[in-house]
Amino acid sequence: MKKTSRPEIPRKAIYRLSIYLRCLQRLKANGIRTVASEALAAAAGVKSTQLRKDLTYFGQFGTRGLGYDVEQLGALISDVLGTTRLQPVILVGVGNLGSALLSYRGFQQEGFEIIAAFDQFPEKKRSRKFATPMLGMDKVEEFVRKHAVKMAVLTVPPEAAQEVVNTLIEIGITGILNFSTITLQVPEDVMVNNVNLAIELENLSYFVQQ
Amino acid sequence: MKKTSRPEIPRKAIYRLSIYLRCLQRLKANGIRTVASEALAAAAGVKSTQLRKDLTYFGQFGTRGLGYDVEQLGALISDVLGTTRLQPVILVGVGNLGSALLSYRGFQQEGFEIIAAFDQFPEKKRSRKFATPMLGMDKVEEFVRKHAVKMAVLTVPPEAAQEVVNTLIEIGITGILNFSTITLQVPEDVMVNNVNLAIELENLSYFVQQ
DNA sequence: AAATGTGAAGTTGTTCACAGCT
DNA sequence: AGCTGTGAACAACTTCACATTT
Repeated sequence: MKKTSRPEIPRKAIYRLSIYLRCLQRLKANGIRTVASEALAAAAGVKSTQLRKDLTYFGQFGTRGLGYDVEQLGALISDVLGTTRLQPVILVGVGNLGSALLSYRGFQQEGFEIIAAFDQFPEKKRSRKFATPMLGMDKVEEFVRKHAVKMAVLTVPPEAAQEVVNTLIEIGITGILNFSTITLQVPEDVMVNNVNLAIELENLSYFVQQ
Repeated sequence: MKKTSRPEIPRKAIYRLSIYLRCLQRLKANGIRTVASEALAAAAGVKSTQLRKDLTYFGQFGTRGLGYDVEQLGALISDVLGTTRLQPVILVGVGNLGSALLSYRGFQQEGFEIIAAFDQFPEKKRSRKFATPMLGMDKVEEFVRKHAVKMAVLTVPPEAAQEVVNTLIEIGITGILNFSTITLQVPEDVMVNNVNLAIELENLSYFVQQ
């Protein structure tokens, strides 16, 4: 029962596309106009065959005997990923980590803007002021519909996470970057990417104990 | 217990172990003493056969007809992951994101402590004060050797990342949680886990565009 | 009866080997 | 000659089916 629009492309290939894009941007900044799969793959930390295979999911973009046009391939990947235009994103849960992410400029640098933050207690005293407007959860539905927001960063406490996600899905959010420490239960047309810093450290811990 | 390196265990299985552990902790907090693979797997968002298969890499811990002892299985996983004792971690690069992570209490909650932060310019004015001691990069070697640190969180700018990593590896760091946006080149006995928030959003972006 | 543990089957993702352009 | 594009082989991971234990 597959229902997704592009089921045959491995999810990991999509991740790698982002990595290739970063490498291409760096090459472009260094004035390099053409790159072979071998060199680009090395920069991205993958095998060259994998890079070429990943690209074939979307078409043929190289010139045999020569390689890829840095700018053109970058534009293509950007188009595939849907990052040519700015995607509006909201953040939900302005606690410890949420605040940290709001003061982090890295999102903007890479083409995303958190256009609003939501919290159960928007009036609560916080140690910082943010440029991003902060609103109560009662405003989230109106805001999301008005701005056609599809993506949310979730930084609420674990007890609240599932309930908040249910709300978000109901009002039209289909992509969730989940920093909360529980596994979210969502319908299959909603995409969740989990980022759990403690789990990443725990995982390192396993490999470090030789 | 057993400490031999077991290369035949899928890396993804190790990740899932951490997820199971979180679920077990929640069950324990709710006073639940026994759990079947079906229920635990549902909470973790995986199939029950996968959970059972994952556990067999380490031994047999269940009771047929009954399930798993919540506390005992939790202790076992914790032991496998090497998180029964607190692992010391350093953070390198106290810029925007580094500062954010230093003020994030989530690591401590999950059993990790950032015992020191290092920066090229430790004296630079920052908007916050941190409880974590901040030192210059010239002090990192002495500190790492003295405290037998094996793990580092890397939050330096991309231009500096590879050079800093080379230094860290030289002085004995073997596990790196990399937030910098470049792909690090490391020897194969060093483990790198990459966390790139922009890439996670970019990935969602692909799936969100209907 | 209920639930685990596991070899075998199935599925997905990666790499090889080389044909095919430029 | 050099490098891409790709079917086929391979490897890794997941799921099934069911024997086994309590």
